[in-house]
Amino acid sequence: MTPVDVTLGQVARQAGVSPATASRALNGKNGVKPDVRERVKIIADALGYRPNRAARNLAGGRTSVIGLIIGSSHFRDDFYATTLVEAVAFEADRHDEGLMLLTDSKSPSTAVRNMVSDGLVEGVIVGALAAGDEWVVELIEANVPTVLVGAHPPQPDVCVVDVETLRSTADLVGHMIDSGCERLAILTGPSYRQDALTRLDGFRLAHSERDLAVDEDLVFRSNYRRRSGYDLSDTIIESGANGVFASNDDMAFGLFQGLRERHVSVPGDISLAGFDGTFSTDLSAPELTTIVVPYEQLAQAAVRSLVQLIDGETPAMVQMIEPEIRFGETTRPPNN
Amino acid sequence: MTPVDVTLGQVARQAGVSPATASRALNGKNGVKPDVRERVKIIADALGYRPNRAARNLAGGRTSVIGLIIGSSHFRDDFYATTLVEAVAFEADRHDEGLMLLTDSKSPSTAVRNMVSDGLVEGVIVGALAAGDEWVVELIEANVPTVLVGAHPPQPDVCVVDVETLRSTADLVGHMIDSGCERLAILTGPSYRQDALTRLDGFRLAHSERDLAVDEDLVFRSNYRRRSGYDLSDTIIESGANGVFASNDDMAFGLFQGLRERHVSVPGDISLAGFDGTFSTDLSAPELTTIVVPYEQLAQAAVRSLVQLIDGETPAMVQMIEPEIRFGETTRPPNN
DNA sequence: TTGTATGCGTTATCAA
DNA sequence: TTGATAACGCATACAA
Repeated sequence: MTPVDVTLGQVARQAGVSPATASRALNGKNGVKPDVRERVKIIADALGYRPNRAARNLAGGRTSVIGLIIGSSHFRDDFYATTLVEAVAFEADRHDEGLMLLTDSKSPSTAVRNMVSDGLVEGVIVGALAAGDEWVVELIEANVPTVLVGAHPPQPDVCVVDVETLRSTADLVGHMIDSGCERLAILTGPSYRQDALTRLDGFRLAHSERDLAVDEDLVFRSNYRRRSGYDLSDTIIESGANGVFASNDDMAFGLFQGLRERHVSVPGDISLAGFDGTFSTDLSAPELTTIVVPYEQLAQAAVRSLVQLIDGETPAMVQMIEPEIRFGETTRPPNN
Repeated sequence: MTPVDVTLGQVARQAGVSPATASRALNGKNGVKPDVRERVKIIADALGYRPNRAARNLAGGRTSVIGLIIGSSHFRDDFYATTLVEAVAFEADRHDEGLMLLTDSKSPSTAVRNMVSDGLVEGVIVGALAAGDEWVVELIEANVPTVLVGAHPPQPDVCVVDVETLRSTADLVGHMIDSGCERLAILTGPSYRQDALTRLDGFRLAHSERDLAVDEDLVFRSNYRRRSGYDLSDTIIESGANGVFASNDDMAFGLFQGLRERHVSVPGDISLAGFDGTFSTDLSAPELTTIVVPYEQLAQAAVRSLVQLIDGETPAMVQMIEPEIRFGETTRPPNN
């Protein structure tokens, strides 16, 4: 018992037109008398017509299915990844696009073929964290509409949506400096991640803008993991830093815990800021000063651009979304 | 430039057979000479043939796409949900099934129709947290192959995969009792969640098995949120409990933090255990005693059962996966 | 065991 | 502005 199956033909017959006309009417093609179009639409609606995606695809029309690739290894521990998935799912739904979740469990090329040659997925959004270049290159070469979201290694001729990081990081770091952190440390992310590098750049930029030199002894190479923030507590304390910019909230949180256990006051003794806006809702800690990544906007821009690409339009190649700096209780107000 | 597009016809021609035979050979239908089948397979492989899912579906064959519904509201804060998504994605991929992510942002019925009548998705896995009954009923009535994973309200004639909860909870709680927690408290999850109720049942069971009465003053109705665990710290301390079973790790963790800040030793003063196995990897806290939900196995069973349903076979209607109790540093060893 | 023919629901081409 | 008609790639009933 196939559940619901109103076909275009049925709608057309009801409306007293040919399937072709009905198709045109429903798909917004021009060359249909307005009243006819209206009538067809109403009937389609009344009958609960839904185009069969498979048939539509086979006939050369749009599938209305897009793919999302997230490196599977990053799925589990990366709040960024899961939040992005949710946001993209929501946004795709709003656009009436189906969302296929693509994994990279097999070889990247397999992933590419699976979507392209299967003929179901019309374009893909590549989560930053997946950023193995091979994929992207393969995708581009295969002429698959592709949108990169998040910081990827520089790619020519690829549509990319990202959070503005350099300026906002510099602003936040600058704020910390201006509010009395003359000994400001940074916990970096792993150096193979573009976003980590840019956050470090922002840290440096804030200093150079104030004609200050970065104390390299206060640059702690780390890995974005909460544990590492926690483990660095003693080191930070011994370094004599009175402020720390952690390159993500996870590390900031770990460090916060460590400091609290060692009875170091935040922000009394040490100011602390992070990046991501991860722990917005449910946390048994004071609100962290951080840069909030606007996932929803990222997802919106990504889906919109992808749809444009698929439709043959040309969206902006690079879109930088402005994040919001949220001042919490872990930093002091500026002293001016 | 359509990327790759080897059709069945091309494979057939290369192999010197008709498309029909090639189809049969590739799909494992019987009535094909073994050597012919082998030859076709080899050629298909060499050519990199991939069946066009749309065409296949249109012709009445399988789409090899399944859907996954997760209540969107649970996506963000629920580790359970995201982990399940990852596990299902992985498992679907292993079965060479595409995975569509279905949201419930619109009306549930819309979600149902979107998948069914579009003709792309052949069956759905419903994440426990989505458990609005309406969906399930609609799905079943629409005759859509459906597998429920996680604790749903009781449903007749629906394939369900879940974690064995009652026995394992009773075992863990029993262990706590036996190791000296004569005043054992519980933080429950929200009462509208089946899993929360079962965990409470397990708590009671452990008591009744020992002819002990549950001290209702030590049953704290809560909501699974970390914050609530944290906020209940004082209450717990005042209650004089020397052990707490938190119905999930999030609350356990919140409570742990709160207790630590109040300089209450865990497990010295208060033993603490959770449920889920959420914080397995990266945590700046001692390892929590907990019941580890086997997500991979859940996902495996769910996908396998769904595929069976789609193929017209009849999988076990109820599958209970045994979790593992992991003893960490937050409980004392049994005193016998 | 194999090949031929037909149809799935839709869009696109081409006449009308 | 509209309506026939031909694909799209595949699976199946039927004939061979």
